[in-house]
This record gives sequence, structure tokens and C-alpha cells, in this order.
Amino acid sequence: MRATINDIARMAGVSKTTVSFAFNNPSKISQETFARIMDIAQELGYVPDPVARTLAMKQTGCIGLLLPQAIQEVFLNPYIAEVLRGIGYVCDHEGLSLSVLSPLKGVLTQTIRNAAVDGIITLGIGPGMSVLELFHQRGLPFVTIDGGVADGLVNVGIDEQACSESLMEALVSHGHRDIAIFMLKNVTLSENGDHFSLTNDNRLTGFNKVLQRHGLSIGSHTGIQVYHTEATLRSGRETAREVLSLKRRPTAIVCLADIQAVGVYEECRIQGLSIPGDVSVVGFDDIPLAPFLNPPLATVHQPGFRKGEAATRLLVDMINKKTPGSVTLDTELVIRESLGPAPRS
Amino acid sequence: MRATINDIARMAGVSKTTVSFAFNNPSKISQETFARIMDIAQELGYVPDPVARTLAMKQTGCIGLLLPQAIQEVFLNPYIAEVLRGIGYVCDHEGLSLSVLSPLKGVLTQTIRNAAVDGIITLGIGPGMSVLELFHQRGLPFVTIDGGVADGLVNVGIDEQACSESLMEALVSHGHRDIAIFMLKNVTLSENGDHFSLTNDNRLTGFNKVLQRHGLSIGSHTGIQVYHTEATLRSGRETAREVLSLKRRPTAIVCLADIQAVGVYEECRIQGLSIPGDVSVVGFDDIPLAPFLNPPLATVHQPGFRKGEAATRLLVDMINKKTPGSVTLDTELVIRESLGPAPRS
DNA sequence: CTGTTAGCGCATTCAA
DNA sequence: TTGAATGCGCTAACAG
Repeated sequence: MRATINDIARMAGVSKTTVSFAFNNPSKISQETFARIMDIAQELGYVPDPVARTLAMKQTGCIGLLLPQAIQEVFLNPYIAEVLRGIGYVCDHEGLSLSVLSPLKGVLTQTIRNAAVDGIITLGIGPGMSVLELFHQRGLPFVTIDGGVADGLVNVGIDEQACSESLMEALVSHGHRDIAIFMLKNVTLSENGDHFSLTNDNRLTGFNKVLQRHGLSIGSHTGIQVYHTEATLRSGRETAREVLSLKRRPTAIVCLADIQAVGVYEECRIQGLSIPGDVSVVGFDDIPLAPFLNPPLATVHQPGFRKGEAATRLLVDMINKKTPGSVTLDTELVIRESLGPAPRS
Repeated sequence: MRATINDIARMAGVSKTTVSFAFNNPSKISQETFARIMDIAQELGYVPDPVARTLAMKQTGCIGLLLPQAIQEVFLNPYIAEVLRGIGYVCDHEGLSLSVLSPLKGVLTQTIRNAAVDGIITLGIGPGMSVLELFHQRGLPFVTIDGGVADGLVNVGIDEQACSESLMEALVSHGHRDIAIFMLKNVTLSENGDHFSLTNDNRLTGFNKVLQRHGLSIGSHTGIQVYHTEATLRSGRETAREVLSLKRRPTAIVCLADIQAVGVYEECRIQGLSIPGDVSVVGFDDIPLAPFLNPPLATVHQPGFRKGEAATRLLVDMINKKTPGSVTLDTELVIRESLGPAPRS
């Protein structure tokens, strides 16, 4: 049985208050009592109970991170690690700890109910998803990353549409007309069956805009097709396998997550296809290793670290009763060798 | 002001207990009261306070992960993400949440004191480091990953010495005699200045064993030198720059973290050196992207995911009052193209 | 099936 | 400088 503040107080012949001061505000008691209390505490291995303290102070000193999928899925994507780094950076600065909450279907509600946090950051959860209700119910401040802008939501994101446009523009201007687009599906947190997040919707809109401008369009009768995939190497490989064996093989593959591109690379190697000779591959995110792949991956640079950083700062503001607005960060199209001209058919 | 269980009880004309049952054990009350209580709760936006509940139940449902460095440093290394995935996998299964604790110098003690967790997993913290005292003091179960085996410690690791031997053996058998070894320094958590973790010590021992066997040794007068580096791409690049400009340029570079090797690759490219033509590069960890680098990286495969998984299972056992023993997982030397014969001088 | 009564361990006003 | 009293919000015997 661990010692409590009462035990220490009794043994030291003082009141609980004094013991509390010894730990939280030593300047308010005499040197002697302080020393005596600490000695006894040391001896009994007493440490103030963090939970009780939290209850009394109404502050956990912890923020939650709600992921869009199970953690073992999500961290397959190096981009997520970047976001986490940004979050952690601010947490360190603010003396906050970070609690990772996984959205297990079924118990998600419980998870959120029971999360002892002062605020929450969500990844890829857009307006309209019912989880957000829970936050409101608990009166918990939260900010979304890549959730999309909407009334009453504080969000950190990028201009999905704009950067998608420049990405597609690059492909088209390189002569590509047969394009496979690997969209990201994100079903875990949606309640009504399959569902593209706002992020994906926006990217698609951006693509369509450019295509339209060039008299092209997505569709089964055209060479431009959309595939629903996961943000993993494996999903990239498998979808590539499917796509590359088509009679009308695409000359370019667009991965909406860089990590997928690695899988595409692998499949290309297996099939003896050269990049970008036979097929161009472009990604999205610009993960740290993108420049070191073979060939270096053309992609849209996305500031993962800064996203996490910004989101956390906003959240801290909200916890401190401020009411910040949403933030949109810059992106940049990074052309590298994996993008080349479309081969003549 | 958020509603409390008392408010609900009063409004529903029942006792607190009944309200508590409504949320935790509905089968113990009648349908009607349940419905009435839930209605009122809904209306007032009542949700049981997780902290108060935790205090009463003496279980947080949360485990802590104590990193060896600031989070923004640590997650630069993809290997860590693998470990995290393993931890998260079990957490999901067990309905636990995961709290990431950063070892900020100075406030680490506070951090650990205040962490509301049922147990802790540490990364790279070996026996003798004073942090472990704190855990004992709090009576907090903990398991170390890569901490090294010692009495009274539950650890998950690999046979550092054995796999280091096979790695060095591979180099020597390829004719390498001029070797730069990029050891990992891990100073953040050590109190007595620079300090190699037990892990590093063991790796070094393994290297020395093989070298000795071949009549070689580490030292400033020999071609085999040790450098103290960080497990980051940048550190790899910078150290490579230093090393590759030596009059007696090494024919092989050993990175004790794969991510460093990427930096070494970059520097080699800048200097126009071919891998493995001019210099061989071997890593450690076998990060997921290791096979996709250019050239594919020879390395020691280390089961990051399974380490995290095993550690978490052990911790859960300990939380459940069992007393499990340490675990040693297998490694495997993975030869890929970055390792070649030493060039003739 | 429901209510009563105690804690859980600490922080904090207010007096002394 | 110290202590007594009170509250934080909830759970858990134990009765009824």
C-alpha cells in the first residue's frame, strides 16, 4: 500500500497542507519542516498521486491525439511521424504530455469519454463526423488537422485543391493522358459506409479542374481512373500490380501518399518497368526519404512537422480560453526524377 | 460549468449510485430510470469525468512511453515508429491508451511524478540510470526496451553482441580493414556527462571480438575508428563528410542506425563516390525503406514492431500482478547491395 | 432495483 | 508559518 499525504503528515507531525506545500510551494514553509517532510517522504517512498492532484487542480497537463485509424496502420506512413514530431515539439515546450488515442470501432466513444486530457488534436477527421459531437459534449477544446474548414472548427491544413491542381498540371503538361490515381480511403471513423474525407474530396476537385481545363476527365471510358487505396506501402504495391497489368496501362501513377509510391516502385521493378521511362510516379507528402528513393520521388511537399506544431499551438491557446482561427500552410510541388514525359504509345 | 453526477441525480430524482450504474452497469437498474437518466444527461451534456473516475477506480487505463530524447528528435528515426506501432498494437487490443513522455532535462522528475499511467515502457534506458529509481518510488511497473538485462529489470531486447559480431564479420570477410563506425550517443538521460548505453557497449564489444579474432583493433593508429553520432540523417551526413575527407579514407562505414546511412548515401553522392564501389555502407535496424534505397542497404534486421509488442504485453502482465521475465528477440543480418568487397588501394 | 454512506488523495481557502 | 475544513466527481460496499 503506497503512502498517502495523510501518512506523511501524521509521521511528520504536521497537517496535510504543510506536506502539500512541501511539494508544491516550499517557499511557504520553514526550512526545517520542509527537510523533515522530505526525509519522511523519501523514506516511505511517497510521491503525490498524479490523479488525485489532477482532480483537485482540474488540469491534466496532457493533450490527446486522435488518429484516423489504428496506430499500427497509421504509423506505417512516415508522414504521420512528421506530424507527431511537430506536436511533440510544442508539447515539450509547454510541458504537456501527449496521449495517443486510437479510434477502435465500437469503443471509440468510451475512449473519448475516458480520455483524461485537456484538449484533443484530430488527424483527418472532418466536419460532420460524429466524434466531434463527443468533444462538444465534454466541452473539450479540439483542433483538427486536415479536417477541412467549417464553421466552429479550428483546423490546420493546406490548400488541398490548389496543390492538387499543380500536381495534375505537371502530369498533363508532361503529356500524360492515361493516369491512375490512388486516392486514400479513410473508413474507420466514418459511420455511413465508405467515405472520402473532405481532404480527399478537395484533392479530387483539384484534379478534375485541371483535367477539365484540358478536355479530359476521370471515368471508366477514359484513361484516367481512380482507385481506393490505403496509405501503406503494401496497398501501393498491390494496387500497382492491378493497374500495371491493364490492357491500357497508365503512363503515370499518382499516389496520394508517398509511402504508396514505394510500393509502386517495387512493383515496377518486379515487372521490369522503368521509372519514369515506362511509367511516371508522383506522390504526395514529401516524406523525408522521398529524395533518396530510386529514382527520387516527385511529390507535393507538405509541412507535416509544422502542421503538428501549429495545431498544438492552437490547442494550447484554446485551453487557455483564447479562440484562435484556422490555419492554412503552404505546400510546394517538388519535381524529381520519377516524373518524366509520357512515353509514346 | 459542466454538470456533475450530482446534478443529474438531483434532476432525475435518484441517487448518484443510480446515475453511476446508468453509465457503467445499466443492467442493474430498470429500463425506465435508465432512459430518464440518459435523457437528462443528454440534455445537460453530462459525461462522467474521467479523472474522478480514475481516482475512484485506481486505474488510468493508460501506459506511458518514456523516450530517450525529445520526441522531435526521436521520431526522425523510422525505427522508432516501428516500435511505436508494436506498442500501439497491443494497446489497441487491451483498450489502453498511450501517453508519450519526453525526457526534458530538468523536469523529467516532475514529468514522471505527474504521469497518470498504470505502467511505463522505456526506450534505451539502461540499468543504473536514475530515472528508474523514480518508477520504483512510485511503485510503477515498467519494462525497458533495449535497456539491457539486469537484476530486477524486465527488458525486451536483442542479442546486441551477437548481431554486431555477424555484422562486423561480414565487413571483414569482404576485405574491409579501414572502417568508420558511427556509434550512437545517448546523452539526454544520462547524468554523468556523455555516456554510451548498455546497448552501445554491447555492440562495441561484439565488434571488438571479431576484430581481435582477425588481429585488428579499434584505435587512432589503425584504420578502424569510432565516431559518436546521433541517430539522424543529418548526423550521418555530417559525420560522413568528416570521415570521407580523411587522408586514409575508410572503405566501409558502419551506421548503428539505418537512418544515418541515408545521410551517408547523400554525402557519397555529393562527393561522387559510388556505393559499394568506393565505399561500402552498412546499417542497423532494417527500417522499412532500407530495401528501397539506392543502393539497397545491407543491415541488421531488428524486429522493432515485435519489440514494442512484447514490451507492452509484458507490461500488461506486470500491471496484472504477474512477474514476467525479460525477452530476447531474434535478429538477422540482411546483406544487400550497399555492401561490397573493399576496393584495392 | 435503488439509496446511504464512505472513501479515493490531494489542493486550497480561511483562520489562527 | 501552519492547520482545519471543504470540495473535486466518482465508485463501491452495504443496506433496504
